Amino acid sequence: MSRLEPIVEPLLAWYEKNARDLPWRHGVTPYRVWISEIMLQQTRVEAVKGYFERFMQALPDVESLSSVEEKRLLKLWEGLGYYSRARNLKRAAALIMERYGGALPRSRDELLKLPGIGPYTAGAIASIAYGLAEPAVDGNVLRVLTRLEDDHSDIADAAVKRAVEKKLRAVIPQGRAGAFNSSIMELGATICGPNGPPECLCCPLRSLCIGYANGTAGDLPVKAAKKPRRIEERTVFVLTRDALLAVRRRPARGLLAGMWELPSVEGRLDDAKVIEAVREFGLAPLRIAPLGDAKHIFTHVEWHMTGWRVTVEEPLEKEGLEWIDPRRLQGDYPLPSAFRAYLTLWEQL
DNA sequence: TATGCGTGGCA
DNA sequence: TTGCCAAGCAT
Repeated sequence: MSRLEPIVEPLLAWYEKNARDLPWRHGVTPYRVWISEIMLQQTRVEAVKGYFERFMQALPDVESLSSVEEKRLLKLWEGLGYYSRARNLKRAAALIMERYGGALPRSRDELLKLPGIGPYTAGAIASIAYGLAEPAVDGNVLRVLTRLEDDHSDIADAAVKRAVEKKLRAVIPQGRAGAFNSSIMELGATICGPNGPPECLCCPLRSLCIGYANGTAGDLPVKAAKKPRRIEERTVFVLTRDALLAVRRRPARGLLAGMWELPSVEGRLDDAKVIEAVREFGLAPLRIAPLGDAKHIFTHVEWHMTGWRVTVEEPLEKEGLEWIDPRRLQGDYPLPSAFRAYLTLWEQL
């Protein structure tokens, strides 16, 4: 029925020999699989490794995750990006405690009900942790299969992904679902990668690959062009009084939600406007000095920042700012890397 | 269905 | 330097 049947045994044999030694492949438990899969969403393996080990030390089980203070959780996630993943983990952990007695549910459908778990992650947990014959189609799998079949469909089209899930579901080997799903992703992460030409001469599927035969593999998959980022001007303040630095928490929704930040306002302000803006924070500026420009690129927006160091008097009573010893930044405050340029400047002062 | 959501590595 | 993009999900 399916043309994919022939890939199963070669992939399993290749994976057996060539699987990378990754932290989450040791002592496999549903919890470890879950955490690693969330961390790996849109994130490179090399970036995840250190975070995973530290996270497991700090929050070794569903219960500890369900009750962790959000600030501590975000600190553990600091630098990984897509911070809603961390908040969704905690929400899901609380649901798992309430509804499932602290054990992750064992079916794709139940997993899909948990925040942060979509079709890919549900399939990955179901197959890798529980051995269920469920597909787990991510970017690697789409790349491998479009090359294998010389398929020039736009993989941004959801129908393409559904079709791949259907084809795979038909050939997932009973009892080896986890290894099979992992093997396709592993091939896509190593031999059949996204950057530069695939290393087809090492590929266990070469003799089956139409993209290789037709010389098109390196041009696949086809992806629609992304729309350009918008540019946002921001003015960032390094506000100090005595030896203290002002930070504040970002809103609970939107970009960098719930993270801490250096106070900042929209637009590029000159020195007069800087003084005005600082007064609106309820502060009386004593000295101001420009800190230069910095740029930070997000997926969908680009911050062009201008920094100012402003020394102020004792603040009037005003909500919103926290005055902290900057030495505590490192240990206690989850700060996105967008502000790194100005924090580095601070350290040098 | 399209868009918002981070970061760092690499060509 | 710039652009691309990596084991996606929520809305």
